[in-house]
Amino acid sequence: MPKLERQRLHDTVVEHIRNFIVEGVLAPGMKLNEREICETLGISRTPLREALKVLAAEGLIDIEPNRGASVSKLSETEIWEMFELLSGLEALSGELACERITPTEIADIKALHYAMITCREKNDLSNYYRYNQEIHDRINEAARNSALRQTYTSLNRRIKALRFRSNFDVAKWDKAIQEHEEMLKALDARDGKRLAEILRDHLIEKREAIMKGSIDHPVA
Amino acid sequence: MPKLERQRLHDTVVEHIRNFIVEGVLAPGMKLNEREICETLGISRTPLREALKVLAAEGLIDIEPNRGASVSKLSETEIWEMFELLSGLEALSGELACERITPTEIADIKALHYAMITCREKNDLSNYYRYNQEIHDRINEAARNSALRQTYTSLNRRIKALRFRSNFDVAKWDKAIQEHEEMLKALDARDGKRLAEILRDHLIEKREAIMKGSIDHPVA
DNA sequence: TACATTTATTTTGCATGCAATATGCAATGG
DNA sequence: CCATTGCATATTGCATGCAAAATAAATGTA
Repeated sequence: MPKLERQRLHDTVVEHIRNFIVEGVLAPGMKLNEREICETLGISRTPLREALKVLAAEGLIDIEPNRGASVSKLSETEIWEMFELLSGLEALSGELACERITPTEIADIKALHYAMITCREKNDLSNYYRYNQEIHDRINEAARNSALRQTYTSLNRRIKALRFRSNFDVAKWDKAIQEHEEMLKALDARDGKRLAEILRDHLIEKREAIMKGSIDHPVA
Repeated sequence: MPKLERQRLHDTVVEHIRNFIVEGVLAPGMKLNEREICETLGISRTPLREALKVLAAEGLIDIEPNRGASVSKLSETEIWEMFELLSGLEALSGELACERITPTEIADIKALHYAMITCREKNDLSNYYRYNQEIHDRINEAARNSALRQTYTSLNRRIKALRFRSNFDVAKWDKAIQEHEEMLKALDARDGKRLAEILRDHLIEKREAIMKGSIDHPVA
């Protein structure tokens, strides 16, 4: 029998609001009025408030005592730091993936890679992004580490919620693709150190492309 | 004026229960009865349930629909993976710390190191652990990355909740201390790659010391 | 006795209600 | 005209209540 997973209201609410935040329907800084959301979703405040607590724990919203919740708005420094952590997680993913990925998975990633290149040729930025993210995701999955997977996913959501439109110039785009080619080579050779290095630099460059470098970040 | 921080009930409840779990008062697998806890803490179910949702999001408890919450019980594989992630986070911390740590902070860590060695000489395992953890914590802080700090802290809590009593033999103990000496050298030399390597190996050895290696973990 | 079925009790999930705090607005004074 | 005070409204935080599900207990049957 198709065991129909009875799912709890507050869980579906978490997913619902989380998607709204990650997809940009709810922008950073936006106030979340409990009554308003309750009416929209047709639920009472109890499950909603439980959902808000979860989203706050995930770092997607901020809750101020007696003043309600709002979509997290991060400082440039925090964003900078999140990219730094993300680059570390990707590097770790890559290193582990080289040990554990199957030839089939490598082939799948190559297919995604070529699909991505096609998007570049068509100047289809939107789908390019999707394929790009999918490739990074596959590498993370290939690391075969659920804790790493969860942490990576969670951090990625927080970053995605910021809705960067990276000021892309063609040169950077082509460089990014070149780096992806290098990734595939490293994967094929199962050169973990090399893949880690590429992924790390790749992410840092993405960060630089997004953030104009006008902020002060920690240096020695 | 001393801005008196009004704190919410469910937040204090989160901290309360979290401490109980991390300190081992509530052991993995233990069932959490809502009514029972409410009576103990003298609160109603609403703030308690909000707290439980947060703890579940942190990975410290599991909530089964209509069946209540229990302290998370992890499989050996999950534990193995968590150590792997932790080693990656420590390696990243070390690398960044070498770029950003101040001489004062290095001096503080050295002081902790010597205090730790004294504990070893006195066979004071309990305080040895405290100093040991404190040193790793300081390195993580010196990385100057709040996202990394949060992730590390959260993961460490989940691991601490498992309450390992590592089957310690003297040889391993001395080896661990030797590795700590190497860490200090790398810090002094601000050799990030080297410190990362030591920390990573250090953690993996700790994992091996704790887990008897009798589980199957992913390999190529 | 062992096992299945029914009934009673407990426990969870959600809605509602009330008190405390915060917010918005008008009246008052400088 | 602007700032400040006091009041009305809205919003949050927590307690309580009720229905549905799960667990435990009791009964019946082979």
